[in-house]
Amino acid sequence: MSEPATPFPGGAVNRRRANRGTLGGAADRKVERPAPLRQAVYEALIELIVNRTLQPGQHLVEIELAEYLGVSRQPVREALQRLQTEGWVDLRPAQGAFVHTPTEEEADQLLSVRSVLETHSAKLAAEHATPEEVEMLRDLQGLGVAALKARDVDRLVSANADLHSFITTLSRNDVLAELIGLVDRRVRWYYTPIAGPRGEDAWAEHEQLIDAIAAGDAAEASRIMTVHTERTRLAYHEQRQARASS
Amino acid sequence: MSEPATPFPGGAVNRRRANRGTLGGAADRKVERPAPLRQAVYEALIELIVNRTLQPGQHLVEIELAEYLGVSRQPVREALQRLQTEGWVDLRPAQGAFVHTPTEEEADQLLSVRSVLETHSAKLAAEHATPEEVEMLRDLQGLGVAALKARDVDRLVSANADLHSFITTLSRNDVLAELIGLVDRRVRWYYTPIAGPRGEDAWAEHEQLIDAIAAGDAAEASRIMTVHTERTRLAYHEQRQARASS
DNA sequence: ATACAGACTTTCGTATGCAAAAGACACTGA
DNA sequence: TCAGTGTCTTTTGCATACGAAAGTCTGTAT
Repeated sequence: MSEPATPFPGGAVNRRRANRGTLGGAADRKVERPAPLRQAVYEALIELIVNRTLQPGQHLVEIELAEYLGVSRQPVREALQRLQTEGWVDLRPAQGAFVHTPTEEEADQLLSVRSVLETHSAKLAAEHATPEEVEMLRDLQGLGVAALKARDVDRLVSANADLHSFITTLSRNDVLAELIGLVDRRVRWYYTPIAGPRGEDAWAEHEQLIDAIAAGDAAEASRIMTVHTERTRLAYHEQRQARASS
Repeated sequence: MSEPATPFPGGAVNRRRANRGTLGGAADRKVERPAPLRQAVYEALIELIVNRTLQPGQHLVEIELAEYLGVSRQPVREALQRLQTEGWVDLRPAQGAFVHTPTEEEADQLLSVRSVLETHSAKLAAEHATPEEVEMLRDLQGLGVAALKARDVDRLVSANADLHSFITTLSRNDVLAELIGLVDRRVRWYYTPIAGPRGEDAWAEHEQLIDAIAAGDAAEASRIMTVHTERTRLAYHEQRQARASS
């Protein structure tokens, strides 16, 4: 009973004791501050939530997570704090943590916010991108189109994420980039549209978007990104409707 | 040395032991779940940071905060986790927490993001607001104008916050409202413009904004909010320049 | 059979303890 | 005088311990 029914993939997180040997330290080139365990726990938990090992609504018993990950409750609790503020879990006083249950309404709200943020990001990117950076954009686009042709969904999803992420970098606004990162990850948790029939259209829109950024046309980049993200939002609703009627 | 040089205002947070008496429980009407200490610590720390008792860059020694607030290190640590993800402190591994030092660049980025989010919020508010809600907006506007006439800066600042906050509520998008809340608090920490010479202008713009919302004119509400927030951003830069040349 | 009361179990929230990393400081040697 | 080094202090990060709240189950009375 104290063992989780389904063992968590990824295994224990606490490898600290194992690689304590400091001999051959010359191999470590930088300062190499060991990231605290809570960081590893945080990342492990997000992975477990995103891949549905921990399901929405599930009660996360601290001691179970701790034992599975090979740590004590303390770093788990600290990770849960962060996960709450980022919307992955809900912490009910005296009851503990529950994996957040995404409602359709919330998904729509997130998609709406994402649309606005990404649009702003595209506008700023068009204002700031250098020719070298535009070249990098085109490289990323190439990867995506190749993945599309190869019908490689995993690569397609990651290429899409990389492209959008790089555009946020080009915005030269770290605050904006960070917010988009947070919102995007949650959106992708709720809904992964890029694998669907919107693939070709989406990548054609990317093409136009990059052209606008290359031309430094902020208004046009803006407009395209708005259309692009709002279409994604529509695709979400269509998928939802399809689910509902099946 | 273990006592902070400047004692923290607000005093101890742990009054739990004091009001443990459960007799007369009938007075508690709802469930009244006692919020965890970490919540109180979290709020106390934000207050201490915003009012500059804890200054930017200052090293926050856990045991000192804990002793002053009358709790142990644990709830302090958990509060610090949350404060980090919200941008109030920086947590350096094995070194602890430092009050985040806001740079001018970051302030500008925050103001830029805030502008976009508030603009979207105004647009949605115009689409959703009911006549009753518009009346409430006008009431809030009245409070602000009264405070302006009375030259009551405190009331002016809070009226401004209330008005903007209420507009985010009208957007009917909780995710957006929460993000704006976070960004706004940090912006106000960096810079409190409403007390400055922009008072009259700002409240005149509010008037137009409310008219647009009342008319359900989303595009116009949008436009006004963009101008409004971008002017705030300009005011920040002017103030910065004034500081620099003095 | 069902509703209620009370004990029991589980789990959280907080406090405390301990090892280890980071920084401070004085000492040594050139 | 100053760079380098070893020791000592401070503070973090993690683990463990304990009291209390919430949920669960059982037994009893109606």
